[in-house]
Amino acid sequence: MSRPTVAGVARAAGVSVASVSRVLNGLPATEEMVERVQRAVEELGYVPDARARSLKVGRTFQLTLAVADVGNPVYVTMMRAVEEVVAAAGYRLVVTTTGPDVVDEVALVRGMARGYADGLVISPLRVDEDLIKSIRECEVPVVVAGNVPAKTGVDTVRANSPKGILLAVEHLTARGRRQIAFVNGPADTVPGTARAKGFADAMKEFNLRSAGEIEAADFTFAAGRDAGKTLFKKSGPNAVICANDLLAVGVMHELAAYGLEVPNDVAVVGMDDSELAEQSFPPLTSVNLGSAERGRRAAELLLARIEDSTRTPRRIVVQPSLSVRRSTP
Amino acid sequence: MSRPTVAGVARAAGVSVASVSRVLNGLPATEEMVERVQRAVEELGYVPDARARSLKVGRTFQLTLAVADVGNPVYVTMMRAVEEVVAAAGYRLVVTTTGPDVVDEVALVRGMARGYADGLVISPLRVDEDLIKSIRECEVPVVVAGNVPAKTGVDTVRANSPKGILLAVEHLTARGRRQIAFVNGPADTVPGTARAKGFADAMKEFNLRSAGEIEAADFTFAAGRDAGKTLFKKSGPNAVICANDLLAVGVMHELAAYGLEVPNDVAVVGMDDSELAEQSFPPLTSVNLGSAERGRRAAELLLARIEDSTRTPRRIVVQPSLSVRRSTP
DNA sequence: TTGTAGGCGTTATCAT
DNA sequence: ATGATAACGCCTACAA
Repeated sequence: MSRPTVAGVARAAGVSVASVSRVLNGLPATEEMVERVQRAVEELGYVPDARARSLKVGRTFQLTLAVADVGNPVYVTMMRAVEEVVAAAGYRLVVTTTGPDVVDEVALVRGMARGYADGLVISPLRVDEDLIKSIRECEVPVVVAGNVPAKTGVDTVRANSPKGILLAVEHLTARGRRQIAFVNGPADTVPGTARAKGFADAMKEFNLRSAGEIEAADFTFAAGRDAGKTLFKKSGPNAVICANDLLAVGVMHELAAYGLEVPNDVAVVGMDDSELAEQSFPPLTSVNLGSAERGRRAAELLLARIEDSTRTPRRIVVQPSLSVRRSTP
Repeated sequence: MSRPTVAGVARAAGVSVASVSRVLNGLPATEEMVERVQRAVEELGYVPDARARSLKVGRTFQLTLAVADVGNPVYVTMMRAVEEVVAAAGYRLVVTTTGPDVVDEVALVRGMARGYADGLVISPLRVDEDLIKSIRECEVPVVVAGNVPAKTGVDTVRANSPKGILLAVEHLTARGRRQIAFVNGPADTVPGTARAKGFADAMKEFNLRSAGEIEAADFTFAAGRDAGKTLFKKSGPNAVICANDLLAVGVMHELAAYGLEVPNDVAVVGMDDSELAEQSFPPLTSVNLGSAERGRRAAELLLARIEDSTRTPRRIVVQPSLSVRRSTP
């Protein structure tokens, strides 16, 4: 009992394959024809083969979102936003994980090049020439939710994290905190470098001296804990800005272990304003870098480019805001 | 500048398409032939079309994992485990979200039926006859990470949540807590019914009277907060078991709002032992329902069935354990 | 309105 | 070892 094909359905219904295809795609046909085909389809349990179909029509109606770490709640926000836009346009969204390394990212873009999906949204942590090259050469449209050089020639939607850090520093100083430390993610990542510079600039703008900077090994909770340990071994800041929410929550745990109270002894600000910021205790003041909007815009750009591959690439920047919660005074 | 195909490569290299295909698939060929083909491939930037390839060979080397809610950290654990097994076997894993409704689940199974992937792991929240039917009729192997009737005839890997709740009750009583309440998810879900029964049985086993039961609207943080509100309006338990970690964290937030301290005033136990349990504050004592192992086993069953579709379906049950943290005394 | 036939890009069979 | 050619399952001119 092999799988039925259009031919099988046609035979069972006593009509031609063309008629079957027409009925299936809602093209005009007689009442009776529709009737017969549908009965046959029902009986055989026929399901069209997506590969063959897309091979013919040139579309899969699938879109892919590639993220570095499914455990990072910022991607949850982004996924939800992308999914919504994409589903409304009649596409199915699939998510794949790349891990933190560029090579995996490159492999993904290369592999996705042909046939798996009609388009791709990637949010790369690290960018190198290889990745840029693979994006340029990709046969299906790619939208980057993040920062790649303009020469890459693709649509991008990125956050303004320096501005976000400025908001955080401003907020902290307004609440009387001036010994501000910064826990960054790896400096060799795109967000890592942007945030390092953003912190330096923001502190200068407010005429403050950094109360310590740590480079965590990853953008993860565990790395945040580690960072917290070294941070409070060497300095005594009364505020910490963290490069994302996971790091911030990790740091808060370490603070508790040191018997320090948030926000009274130390204020903590995260970045991303993910669901975790709301769920953490105390709820985390966090820089909203517009992940939802970035996801939405990225999806829209992708759909637009699928419709018209000749439009000139846009580079959208989403502005941040601050979600003040209980981890700051 | 259209996309190059084998034909284009063949022309550019001055050889036949068959030779190109052979070189690409590592079949025996002359040094020179390999050389010429590879140069042409390089020059044209040729990438094979996955659809056409899989149409011919009958495999996509993609596997799909469908989850109800990407925001639920238990799926993160499961995804990681599945991904690991699947990648080691040379498959690519893609994740799709179904939402909480059966109809979406059914649509997914139906749609996935042909061509998108070589197999499917689903973890359905709600199960009805339609879903069972679509699973039975699915043209590609399906493994259910959860509970469906044996008549469905598929491999399943499920948790033993009643046993898990028993461990929780045992732990709480051992620590002197006997006024135990239960915050469940929706009772019309598979885990919801299992856990409701599990709680009732466990309480009976320990000769305890329930100190309140709430049915949350969802397995989410927000629903946990809502549940917490009504819970402490009507009764004064000194311990709460929650049907998953998100609910537990929501309840803990509400406890704090009421000025109650965890674990001194009220002990809280979650279920799933997800990353959130570790990240929450205080760290959450949680019933480990073996999500990682379930993911691993599910992936293994799927791969095994792809190799041999005739093997008799297995129904694996993973046993729980308790991860004791600071939310219980 | 319906049927016939060609081709989407690939691999596999069969000659050479 | 290499080349021509027939499928894989579907859609869509084009013809009837």
